[in-house]
Amino acid sequence: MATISDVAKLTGLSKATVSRVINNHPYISKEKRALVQDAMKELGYFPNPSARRLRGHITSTIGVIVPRIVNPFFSYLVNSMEQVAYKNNYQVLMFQSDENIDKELYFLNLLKTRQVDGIIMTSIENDWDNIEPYTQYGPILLCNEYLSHSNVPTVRLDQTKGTYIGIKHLLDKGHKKIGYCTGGLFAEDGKDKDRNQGYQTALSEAGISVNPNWIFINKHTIDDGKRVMSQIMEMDDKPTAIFTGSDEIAAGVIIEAKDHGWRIPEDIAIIGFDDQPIAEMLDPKLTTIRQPINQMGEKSVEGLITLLKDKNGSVENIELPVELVVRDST
Amino acid sequence: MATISDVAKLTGLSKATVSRVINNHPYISKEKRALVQDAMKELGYFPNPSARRLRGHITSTIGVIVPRIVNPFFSYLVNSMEQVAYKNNYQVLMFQSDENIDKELYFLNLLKTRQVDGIIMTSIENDWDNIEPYTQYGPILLCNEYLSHSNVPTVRLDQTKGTYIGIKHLLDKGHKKIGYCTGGLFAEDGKDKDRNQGYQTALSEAGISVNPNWIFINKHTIDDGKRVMSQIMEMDDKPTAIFTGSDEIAAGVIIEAKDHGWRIPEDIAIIGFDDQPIAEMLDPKLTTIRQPINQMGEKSVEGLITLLKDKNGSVENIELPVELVVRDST
DNA sequence: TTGTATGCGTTATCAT
DNA sequence: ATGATAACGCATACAA
Repeated sequence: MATISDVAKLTGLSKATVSRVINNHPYISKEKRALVQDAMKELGYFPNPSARRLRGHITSTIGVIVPRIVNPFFSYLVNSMEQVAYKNNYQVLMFQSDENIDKELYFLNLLKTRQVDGIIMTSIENDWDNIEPYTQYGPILLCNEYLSHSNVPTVRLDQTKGTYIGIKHLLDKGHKKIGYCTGGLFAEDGKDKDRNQGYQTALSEAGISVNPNWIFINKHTIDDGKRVMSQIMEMDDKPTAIFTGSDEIAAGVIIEAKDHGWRIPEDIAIIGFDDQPIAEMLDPKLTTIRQPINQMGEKSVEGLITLLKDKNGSVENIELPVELVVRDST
Repeated sequence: MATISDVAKLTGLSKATVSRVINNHPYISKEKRALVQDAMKELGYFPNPSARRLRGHITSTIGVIVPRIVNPFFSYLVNSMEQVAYKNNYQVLMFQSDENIDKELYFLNLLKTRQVDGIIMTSIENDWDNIEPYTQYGPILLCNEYLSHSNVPTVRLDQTKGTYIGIKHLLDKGHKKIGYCTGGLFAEDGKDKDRNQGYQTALSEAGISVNPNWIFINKHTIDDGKRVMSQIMEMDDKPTAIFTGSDEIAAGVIIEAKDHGWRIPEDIAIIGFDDQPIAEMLDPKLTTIRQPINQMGEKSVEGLITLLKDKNGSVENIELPVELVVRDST
């Protein structure tokens, strides 16, 4: 492997000069610069990132933590981040936490050892108190997730409004018995609290009170959706519509409903969240809340790079708008 | 950041001894070992991977190149690789080439500079002649892709058989006019050549000759599928069944067909490839060829680790079986 | 404008 | 069983 010494030897210059060329320092004669560049090409020279990291603090690598890459929401998110990063000459180191606190901590340590310059977290498993100490080693930006009681830079979606307009849409369609799935616990201050609030606000504005039987907690997957629908079918007092937490849950609900001969939206109206590609593939096509995933990825990376470049700068929190996409399931 | 020196200082031992503890060397007294381990914990010490990489050749990082992470086939593949790697104390550095030869080369350079110990390529953009030189820096394993004229270790699926059993299934159902989508060009020795061969063999065994009008090349996405169906609908002599190259293309075909009132499988039978989650979400549920993605990811990582551990060892090529999953679209 | 020398954190070699 | 030291490849402070 060609090193900086090889280039120095070949050109007859010192390692320092070669290094200066690599790093675009001023005060280098044009001839030597050209000389070095030719030599680098000839030798197929490529700077060794490990040495650079060890020496300076430059890595131009961004770490991204996702809970699960097979979740399309996150694979699209990572994809958009990667595109923007690449354009800015940054690399993305993707890591899936598997919703495991140890894996998450393991990855945060890469910040400590400067394998990554900064980290974008799209989910949070550990308590913030355990994560906060890592911010001294580099910026951490929250994307999609957020914490009300901390002041980390955050890029997120207006989840409250997303849910609100979804429920509003169902109300406008005449529904009064509206079920609701959440990925969390329907607690005041827990996961998905914003969405919960949107649900509650919309209902209370319509003068409808929440029926606890129609609240389904901890739902995420297609199978969860199927189970939800099974439960609904066994109820005496059934909801006429259901707001699911994701297109995947909605897919499960639809599949199960159709398997039992229910008509959608006549027997039950269904609304998703995300507007993933499957939303259009389902039959009936899924009414859902579109999240600007690409934009969120872009803003996150741009924000982190800003933080990286201006060590003392700050990035204002960004809240992206969501949108109702009406199709045939409502 | 705590370094090995800090640990040495705190314990009153030398850096060398600390290093030995870290690397599980023999000949260390139990007491000192315990002493060091306590100190490491106390200081929150974590070895610096850059320094290790620079010094030795140990990184325990595997690089994986995928064309596009948003393609579920690849996100599931990467996921299974990551799981196995983590169990073996390896990290996965995922990179998407975007089917761009420069990005691919860029990533291969990480092998040269030892950022990764070895690389698993799930797609190949450059000519092998341009990739081959990198094998001197570390093992490269091909997963899913393969090259007939090279001897890189390869883990792949029996694509020929996959296509063969799919076509055979359609023939058994009485179809004689069977369309076919390929991701490549239907060339003798190009991309997807194995699948093409499976298609041709099955047809010729049934005494049916290939109708070039029913061959659709370069198809990958849902939209491609929609276009394929549009074309079919305009034909005078229409196929009664179509073998698509992926569940996504199949989804596009189904959507377009239903949008125009065609019944499936009565008006046209459709068969996918992959058995992705969407296969079961489509209506009608999709008959498809199941690929053992998880197994492929596992075998790849295990194979690469074997290569990594035994520098001179070799890994035999692995060909995994595929399976026909009959649902309602045929 | 260019060169010399030092250290980043680690591990292998050679002593002890 | 443990310690001192050199070297990995690079970037910077200091000298020239």
